[in-house]
Amino acid sequence: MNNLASIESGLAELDMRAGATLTDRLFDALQRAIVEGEIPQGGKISEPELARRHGVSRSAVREAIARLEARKLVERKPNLGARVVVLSAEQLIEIFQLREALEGMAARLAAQAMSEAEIDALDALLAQHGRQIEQEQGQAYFQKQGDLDFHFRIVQGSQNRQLIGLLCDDLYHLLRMYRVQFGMRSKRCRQAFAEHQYLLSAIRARDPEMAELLMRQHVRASRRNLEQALG
Amino acid sequence: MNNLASIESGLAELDMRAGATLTDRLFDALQRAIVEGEIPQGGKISEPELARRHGVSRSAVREAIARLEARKLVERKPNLGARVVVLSAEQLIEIFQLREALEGMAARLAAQAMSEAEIDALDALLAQHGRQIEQEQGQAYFQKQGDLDFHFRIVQGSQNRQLIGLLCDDLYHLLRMYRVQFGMRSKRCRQAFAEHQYLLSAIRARDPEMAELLMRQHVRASRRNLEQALG
DNA sequence: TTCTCAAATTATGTCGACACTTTGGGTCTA
DNA sequence: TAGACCCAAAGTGTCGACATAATTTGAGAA
Repeated sequence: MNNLASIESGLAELDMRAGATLTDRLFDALQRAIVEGEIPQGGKISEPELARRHGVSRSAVREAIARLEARKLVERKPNLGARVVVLSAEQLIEIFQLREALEGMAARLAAQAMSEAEIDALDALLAQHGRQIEQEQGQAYFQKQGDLDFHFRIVQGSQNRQLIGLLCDDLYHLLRMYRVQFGMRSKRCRQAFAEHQYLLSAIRARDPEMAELLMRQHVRASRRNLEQALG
Repeated sequence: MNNLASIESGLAELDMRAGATLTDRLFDALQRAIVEGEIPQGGKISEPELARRHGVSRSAVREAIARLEARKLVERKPNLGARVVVLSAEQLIEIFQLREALEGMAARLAAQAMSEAEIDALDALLAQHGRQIEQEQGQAYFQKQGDLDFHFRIVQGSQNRQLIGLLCDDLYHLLRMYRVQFGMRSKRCRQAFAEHQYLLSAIRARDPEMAELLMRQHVRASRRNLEQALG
């Protein structure tokens, strides 16, 4: 048993999944705090403060911060410490250009590689989204969450581990952070829903070319929407 | 001045650029050692050994290893330590699928964003490659190196920082490692050279659509070549 | 000999301490 | 009052040490 870390109160909030090191749990907690906006954009990530708050040493905090940096959630400068990234409008646009390329490829591969069962599940997910939109109940949050879910599954369906890692481990966290911080509610959610359905049709038809085309147009439309909103 | 680290012999090989922390220099040295194949694929990255060899503490080594992990050059498992990644044939194929998507987008953006001067410089680079191929002197190494140079410049020309970071900071190091380790000499270097020229023409003509198409075909051809050689 | 299991050795995870850098505040001067 | 300078406080970079987990060694039994 470790000296005293495990009975410290600060760690109570952290999940205790087996085999996870202290740094792992710290990383999860910090990533959540950043993505959920508890630490604002540009906010300082202070090693001593976090160490105190969580009742651990600076070493563990430093390592967790290093992982956050690897995921582009914080930026670190020598002797100056780490701060939560600030996404400029330009960078957001650039990220959407990345998404267009990557998710386009993911859709192409998914059209070839997804199982019928996965496609059926995706169909069910879309049906649920449709109901939510009709009732206007889930609104922005659930719609955006649902949007990410949909894209998430397509990427998983590509069965390309590089793609999956890049998008699901890194980019999607950044996107979620951005969405929480900006509280952005898209006006084109009905349109987006329709585009999701077209895309699913192409995947069901096992048409990679069309799937990629539709996904790219879908992401591009989101980007244009964003450009207009941001200016 | 630091206690004694700076007069230790182990650090002599490390560059002393200003503002760089010990970890920075260690990271550079380790990355080079891995990419150049001095540490083989699957090789163990031992913290105590490296600390001894470079005359620094384990803390610095650990942080450098964390960065290597972020760049996908090593894999770390809790309580087991870090090992240089082993690229399976499948993963290599997956990486080329990534490249197809990313560099395709890069070419599209470069066709719009590159300056005339950059295009001229690229032209000069290609002319040089052409001479090297004629003389058959540079052979595999220089040809492959030249190939990466060409792609590198296109990516830079996209002026999309996300793309640049992803490809130039991460993926290209992985690729270089793979090439060094496999010592792979492509038989299609003349063909590749021709494809580079087509691509440059499309960029010069400011035709984004065509630039992306040509880049994707170029990368896809490399991938097919690879699949044949490996599969 | 070969297999098994426990002791010893080594490596990793985490901690606290110290040195150097940056920051913030206060003082002195023009 | 504004600005330069210095000093104290806080933060980061690096170190060595200890606790725990993994690995190796070697002794004994089948």
